[in-house]
Amino acid sequence: MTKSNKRDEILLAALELIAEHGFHNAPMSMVAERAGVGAGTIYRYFENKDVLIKELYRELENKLYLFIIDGHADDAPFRMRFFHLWTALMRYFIQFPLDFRYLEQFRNSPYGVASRRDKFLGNNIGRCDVFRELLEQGAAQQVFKDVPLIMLFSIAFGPLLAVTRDHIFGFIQLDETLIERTIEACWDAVTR
Amino acid sequence: MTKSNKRDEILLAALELIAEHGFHNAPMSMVAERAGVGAGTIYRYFENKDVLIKELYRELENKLYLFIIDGHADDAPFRMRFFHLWTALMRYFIQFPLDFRYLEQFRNSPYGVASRRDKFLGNNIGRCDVFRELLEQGAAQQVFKDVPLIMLFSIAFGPLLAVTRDHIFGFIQLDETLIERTIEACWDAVTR
Amino acid sequence: MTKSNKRDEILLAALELIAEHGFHNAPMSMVAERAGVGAGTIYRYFENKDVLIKELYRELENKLYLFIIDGHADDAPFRMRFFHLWTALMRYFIQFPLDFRYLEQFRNSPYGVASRRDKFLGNNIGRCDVFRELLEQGAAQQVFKDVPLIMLFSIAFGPLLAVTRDHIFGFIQLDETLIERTIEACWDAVTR
Amino acid sequence: MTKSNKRDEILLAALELIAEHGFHNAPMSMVAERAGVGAGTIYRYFENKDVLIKELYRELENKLYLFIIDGHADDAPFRMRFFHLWTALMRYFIQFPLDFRYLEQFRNSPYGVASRRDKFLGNNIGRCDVFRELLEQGAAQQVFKDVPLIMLFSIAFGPLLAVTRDHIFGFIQLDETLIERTIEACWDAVTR
DNA sequence: GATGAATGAGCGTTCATTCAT
DNA sequence: AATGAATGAACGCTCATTCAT
Repeated sequence: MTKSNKRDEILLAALELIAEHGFHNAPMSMVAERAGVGAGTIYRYFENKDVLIKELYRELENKLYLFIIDGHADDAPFRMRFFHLWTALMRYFIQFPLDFRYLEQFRNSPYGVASRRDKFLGNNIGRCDVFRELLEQGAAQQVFKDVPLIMLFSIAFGPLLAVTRDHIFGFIQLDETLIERTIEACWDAVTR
Repeated sequence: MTKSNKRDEILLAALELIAEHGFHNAPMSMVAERAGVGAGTIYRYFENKDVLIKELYRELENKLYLFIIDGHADDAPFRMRFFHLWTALMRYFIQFPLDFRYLEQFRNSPYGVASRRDKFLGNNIGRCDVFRELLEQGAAQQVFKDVPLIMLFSIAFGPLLAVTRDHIFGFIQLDETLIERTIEACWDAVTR
Repeated sequence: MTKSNKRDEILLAALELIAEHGFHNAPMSMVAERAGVGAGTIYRYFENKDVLIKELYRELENKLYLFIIDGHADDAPFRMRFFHLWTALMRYFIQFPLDFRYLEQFRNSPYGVASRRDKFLGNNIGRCDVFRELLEQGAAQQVFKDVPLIMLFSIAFGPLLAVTRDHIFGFIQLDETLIERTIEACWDAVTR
Repeated sequence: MTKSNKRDEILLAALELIAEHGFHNAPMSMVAERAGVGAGTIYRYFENKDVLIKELYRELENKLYLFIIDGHADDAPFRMRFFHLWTALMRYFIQFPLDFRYLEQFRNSPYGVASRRDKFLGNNIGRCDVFRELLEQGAAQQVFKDVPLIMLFSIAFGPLLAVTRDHIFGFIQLDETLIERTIEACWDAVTR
């Protein structure tokens, strides 16, 4: 197993266990066991559990970002770009439910709050600047409601995240139509 | 201290500590201390920590419910009833931020998922039937989007919860206008 | 077992194990086992291992102090007082070899150095003011060598501690005569 | 780097780290890093940490010995030889405080006691036979107090070591005069 | 009923040592 | 010969829970 492989195994094990059981019910020993490494090995790659958790967050955020901007056409009409982006995000979460559960758990924890406070920006999705740019553009063109940018984020993503959550936890079964309805709801929510 | 008093003190202490520090950073001993009772006493009222957590959730849900239905006029026009109810909910969360943080934390934990699965119903807010009735009515009258009821919940509450969260964590400062805009967003999101 | 009993059992167990094996080879679990208490119980009485170690030092210092001043005649001739005090100290160490080993180990560790630095005084034996007073008196009367007070301590106790050490570790077997010779050596060392 | 060079680098690194932080706060990995070698390399030169520690002790003892006998005139008058030797020792420690701290730490640990027991001799300073010879000579000539040889060691070195310790830990600042006073104290302590 | 001292399993983390390269 | 990534036993410590008083 190469060095990079081991790091990735640890991150994957942490993702699975934390997504399922939560930060505090995913002991490092269990992460090590699932990753197929010794308990001490984790600490060669991550200074401590907190660092592992934050690093994993960054990796997932980045993975999501790369996924989203792939195939994103900058020159499409505004409304269409909104629909494309939001749909891509929702599909991503549906395709990678562990990522969704991890990211949401992170955002709902002291880590996430501190992280947002650190960045001092206030977007929901972290460094996904495509979303920010689009929302800023919509605000500038007065297509969106007259509220602070950060509120636009919450309003525009609120329905999407809530519905995705229901799907991933098995309370509903999304199909193409329902996904479209959800994105429409997001659009309707932000637009004037 | 009467029996009921003690129980309430414990629940209040648990609310404060868990809302602020999270389930896993609120030891039972600390709850006992803040409640002004012995550590063992908690176990006379609650079988274990899990039960305490779930019971507290039920109590808060109920408190919220009583607050919401108070002053709820069943005979107002539909759209107005929606606005009244949603505004009442948002005001409640703003007035009782600890409740919000606790409830959200619960919903985002294995407890919350299990709880929803147990109830086998699928509304976001638990036993608050006023919300359910209103959403069902809107669905029946085809005022709302054509999606399953449970999705209506997520779409209709998504923006409210996300914005309230931003307010309570200090990322935005809500005023009357912004509250109104948020409720409008919820309405726009659910309606066709 | 009363509360005080348990605390004392822990201190005794720590004394025995640390005196024999050193700070770092006396795990808290072993201290607990020898004290006949659970591992967690120690932490009801001492915040952490460091605190236990320092507290034990203070207790032993105090025990030694009480032993020394008992029977100490303030009005005896100077030279006799010196011999009485030094002999008392040496007898104490011979009678309580664990105390000696613990105290010496403490003094030779970062704890001890920090402790001396904190106190900012510079006597070897801590709060045993009888020793300090006597040395100050001897210095004032120019009976002792013309060196800083702190050096008087080292010179006056050096032979005693070194010889006692040899005895306790079994390299020599002290008797009345040898004890007397040792104290004479201390006296000869400090006096002009 | 030649074989011998590597060994020396390891010993030097161990000396520095252990003198400053103590045996148990000087991990092998840190020794390796400071020595500029791989962690595993240490084990080609020393079977394990204990062996490294003991070997380092022997090397320092030897270094000290070579320093001391250099310039030692066998034919000087007895008292002068004593003063020369003791002064040389004290100057050595002042010049090489790391050596002093290491040697003292070793002597105050289970290693040191075991070491003395192994050798079955009982001098304080190890294989430094000049000291032993001088003390034996002084005893034979009845210049020194009538106590076992091993006690002569403790009495004759006690003040020196204690004062040197104070100097190295910064509690006093030695100058030529104070060094002389200290050696006088040693002489006064051992002589009848 | 109420207490809070006591428990000990289980946590995050360290580090002496090994061994494949 | 030299490496340093990997190991896992062992550490200090926490805290949900129990039970004698």
